[in-house]
This record gives sequence, C-alpha cells and structure tokens, in this order.
Amino acid sequence: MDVKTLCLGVLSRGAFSGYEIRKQFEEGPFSHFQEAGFGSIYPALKKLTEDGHVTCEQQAQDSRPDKKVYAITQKGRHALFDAVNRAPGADKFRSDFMFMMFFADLMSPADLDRRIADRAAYHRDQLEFLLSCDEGQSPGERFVCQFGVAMHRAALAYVEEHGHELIGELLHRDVAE
Amino acid sequence: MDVKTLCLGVLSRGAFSGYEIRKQFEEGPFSHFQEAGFGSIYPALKKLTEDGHVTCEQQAQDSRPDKKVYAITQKGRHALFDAVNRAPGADKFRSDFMFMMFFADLMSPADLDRRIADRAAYHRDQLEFLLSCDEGQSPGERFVCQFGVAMHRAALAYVEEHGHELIGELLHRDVAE
DNA sequence: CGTCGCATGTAACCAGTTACATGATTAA
DNA sequence: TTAATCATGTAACTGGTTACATGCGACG
Repeated sequence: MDVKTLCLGVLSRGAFSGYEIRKQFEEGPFSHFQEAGFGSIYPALKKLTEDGHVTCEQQAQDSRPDKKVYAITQKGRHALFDAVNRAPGADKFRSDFMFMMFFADLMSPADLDRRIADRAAYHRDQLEFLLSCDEGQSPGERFVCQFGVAMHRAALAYVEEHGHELIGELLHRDVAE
Repeated sequence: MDVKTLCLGVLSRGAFSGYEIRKQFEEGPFSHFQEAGFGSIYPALKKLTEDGHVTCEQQAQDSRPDKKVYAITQKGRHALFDAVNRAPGADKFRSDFMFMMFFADLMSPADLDRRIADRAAYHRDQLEFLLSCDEGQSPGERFVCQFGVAMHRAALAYVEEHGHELIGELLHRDVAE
C-alpha cells in the first residue's frame, strides 16, 4: 500500500493539509498499522494533484504559513475503491525487539529486564490510545481499532507472563555455568 | 535491524550458505518477525566477508553449483553482541488487510467475506507452523516463537469473532439505504 | 516436457527516510 | 530563551526489491 493510496484514504474522510495528514498517521486512527512521514506525504500529494485524484486549495493564514488543503475528487475516490478491492499484500511485521529476545542470552539479566519493562510500557501506551479512539464512526474503523486493542492486550499479557520466565531461565543458566 | 545483522544472527547458530539463510527467513524461526530475500542477503554476505565478520568456505559439489558456506568469526559475534545490546528500533507493522477493513464499506459483502476467510486461513497456517517449531532450543527462541503463537491465536480469535459482525453491520446498512 | 528445488550473483530501479532550508507563534 | 507546534517543501541518500542471467537434476 503506497503513500499515495494512504493519503487518498485519509482524504476520503475529509479535507486536510499535508501536515494534518501526517498527524493522522502519527497519532490518528491509522497510526497502528500504517505510517508515513513528510518526506513521502508531500511528494505523494503533489503526484495525486497532477493525476487529478485530489484538488488543492491554498488558504492564507495570518501569522502562520499558508495552508494547502487537499480534497479528494471523484477520480480519487475511484482509485481508492480500486485499491481497496485489489488483493491485499501480505502483512509486514518487523521487530527489532523480537530479534533481541531471540538472542536474549547475549544480554545481561538487568538489561533484559529493562527491555521487557519498556516493552510492556509500550503496549500499555498503545492500548490506552486505542481505547481512547474507540468511538470510531464506521464499522470498518471500529473493527480495525478493536483489532489493535486485541493485539496489544495479547502482547502485553504475553510479555508480562513470560518475560520473567525468560529472565529466570537465563539466570538459572548463568548460575549453572 | 539491517540484513547484515540478521545474517549474523542466523550464522551465530551454525554455518550456512546464502541459499540456506534465505530459507530460514522464509520458513525458519525468524520468518514471522523478519524477512530478507536473495537480493539483500548476497550483498550483505559479501560485505560481512569484507569486514571480517564471517568467513567463506567454497564447497564443490558434483552435479550442482558450488556452495559457499559462511561461518561467523569472533569479530562477527562481537558485532552481533553490540547489535543486540543497542536500543531496539520501534516495531514496524504494516497491513494492507487492515487498511482494506478500515474501508470495508467500499467492498461488497461477498468480497469482504472472502477476504476475512482468507485472513483466518492465514492465521491458522502461521499458527500451525509456529506450533510445529516449538521445540526451540534456547529460551530466547522459545520466547519469540511462543509470542508468535499468542499473537496469531489472538488475531484468529478476533477475526473469527468480529468478522461476521462487521459483515452483518454492513449488510444492515445496505438494506437500510 | 515442464517446473520445482538447488545454487549464486548483479544491475536497475524505486519507495521511502533523513537532513536541510525557512520562519512565525506560543507555552514553559 | 528554549523548545514545541504550525507549515511546506526539496535533495541526497540508502536500503531493499525486482528482474535478469545461468544451469543442472529430480520428479511428475
């Protein structure tokens, strides 16, 4: 799913500036399963405008830089429709944390403990956020949001239950050697 | 986590050829949280050899192309140790499926149903695979593998429970209009 | 007779990230 | 006064993907 399509998705729900679109990827309803930064959003918006998928209205603001508000066109909606009805690519999940846990025996128990605590905190944060944006309007939005809740709940539970177990096992091994 | 470090991780567990390393990313114990293809593995191995992180032994095979078996060096182990003890980057999760579900109202109920069934099948596959490689040797490996099990179990349960709910909601809305 | 598995590699390409460039306002 | 928020954009880079190039053996 390229950034152009992602932007189209955001703009199908309202008119926004590039800055606002980025915010939605950072802390909005898309944040937990897609991401995009300025460097990819602005060029995407430019391309979408050229292709007639969005229109751009420049708004002057006093004591602030101009704002360019983008709105989706009929052609853009069609492109979004096509993208949604294409076969989805496989999920991409990459986790440095899991790689490190895989090699937990290369870490000191204290460091390991800290990493696991950080991880639990991360899942708690995400959970809190997702629960707060749960008043999702559309059925699809609610489905996705609640999926995130289910995932982070499961991950948190796993880390809390098995994290100490892992540290224990490694401690044991250290003593044995 | 770049492909060089990933290869170092694989090679810390034994000597392998580039082809075998790729297989481990495709169907081995790393497959559910990292990936790498030929196009990134071979150049990484080349670089690692130049840097002295791995050594390469060419094995002639009759009626088959030569095999280059790579083995990690002490320097390589040190580099892996450093990587594991660095602060982990944030997880990257990108899901086309979730994007599509977000815009489920742009899909026909029949298509939606099919996508959800495919998704459930995918989680079942992953689960089966992860359960089969559960006899992980090291505590870290077991931790990571069982984490995968927990995640796919939760995802499968969620999709099975709420997928039909979503279709129902959209069907309802279609009738209302 | 085809295609799958073994086996290695390069070159072109591309999407996305990082750093840079600019600058006013507001809150700590 | 320092940092954060608002606001837009480009250029250089980089990492990884895709396609190409080569070729034998085994299985169906």
